[in-house]
Amino acid sequence: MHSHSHERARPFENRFEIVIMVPNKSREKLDLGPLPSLLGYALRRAQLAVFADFNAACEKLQLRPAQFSALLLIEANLGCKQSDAAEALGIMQPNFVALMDELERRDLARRAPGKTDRRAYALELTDAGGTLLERARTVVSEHDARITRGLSASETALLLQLLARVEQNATPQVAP
Amino acid sequence: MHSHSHERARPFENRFEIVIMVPNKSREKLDLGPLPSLLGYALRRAQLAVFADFNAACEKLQLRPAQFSALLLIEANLGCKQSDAAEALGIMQPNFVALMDELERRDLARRAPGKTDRRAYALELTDAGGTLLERARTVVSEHDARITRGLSASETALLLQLLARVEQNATPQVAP
DNA sequence: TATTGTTATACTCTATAACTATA
DNA sequence: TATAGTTATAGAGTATAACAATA
Repeated sequence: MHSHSHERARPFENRFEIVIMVPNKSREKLDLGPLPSLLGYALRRAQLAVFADFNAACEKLQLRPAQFSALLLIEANLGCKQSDAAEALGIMQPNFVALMDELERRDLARRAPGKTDRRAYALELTDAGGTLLERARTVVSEHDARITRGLSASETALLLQLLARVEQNATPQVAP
Repeated sequence: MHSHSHERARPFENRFEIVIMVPNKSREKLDLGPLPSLLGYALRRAQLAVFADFNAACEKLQLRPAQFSALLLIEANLGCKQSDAAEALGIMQPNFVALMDELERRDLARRAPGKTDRRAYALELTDAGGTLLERARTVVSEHDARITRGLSASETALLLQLLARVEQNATPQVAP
């Protein structure tokens, strides 16, 4: 408090003052009403923010969430069919075609001919795909640590468990 | 058990047996690897399932999540500006225009002229909008109860709190 | 007859640039 | 010069129908 007025009294010293003018948006903060207590709303907000962080982190690698998860899935299930991979990721088959086209175009994954069924492909990672996935793993781990910072290990585990239960609750069950 | 074989012995009674043939997809269950432990992945899965349940529940009312939240927000902030409403909901202004167009076309909300600023609108609910919102509140409450069933009140509260913290972690902070 | 992968297509959500009319 | 609202547009993500090749 005293130092400030003292410094102001020596105007010709070699100092800089950087002022960032944030344009005053003058936005009224609105009352969100019951929205924050609606789970679907909170889920949506969190998911959008988390994907934005993921995309920013993986911009260098040019990997979107679906592409990253596809590479992970192929690595964990070498030789699997396209339809099984799409099903596991919750992606419709026609949409997964375009995803695989792109991964193949970038030489990250490969559609090898099926061993027994000539209709089906056996999905594989290329060497470049394995290398990129290794780099992505690091970046995504950092991303995951960033979005869960301040949460204890047990809180994070509980969050994952609660999300799984909510997903289960919201998923229509088919008769066995 | 006995009754069944007994009934089979009387083939000409006026009974029906309805058999639903579920096509055996013969899908291999793939190994999801580290995906289930990634928060972003769990968030996305849960959010998709929850929105699907919301949309199924609100199909009768023809209300999508963004429309419902907009009606709620307008009701809680009668006379608010369009830009403030969009900002509060995390919707880009140009996209909120189309949303309001649709609500106005269905006579659920209204763009009244601004009191002091002739550039701005004052958003209001119509009577029909208030009535529909009241019905939607019931449907969405049931939806919310459905997706959180099996969770205790404290678990649900904790889930909301953890989601808010994750959203905050993932949101880039601007310097004040 | 059913499954695998594919094409074509459509609809929603999201994002950006550029315009107008007011301030 | 900046803000409120708008238009136009583009890009993802998601969904379905219909087809060819194979089982």
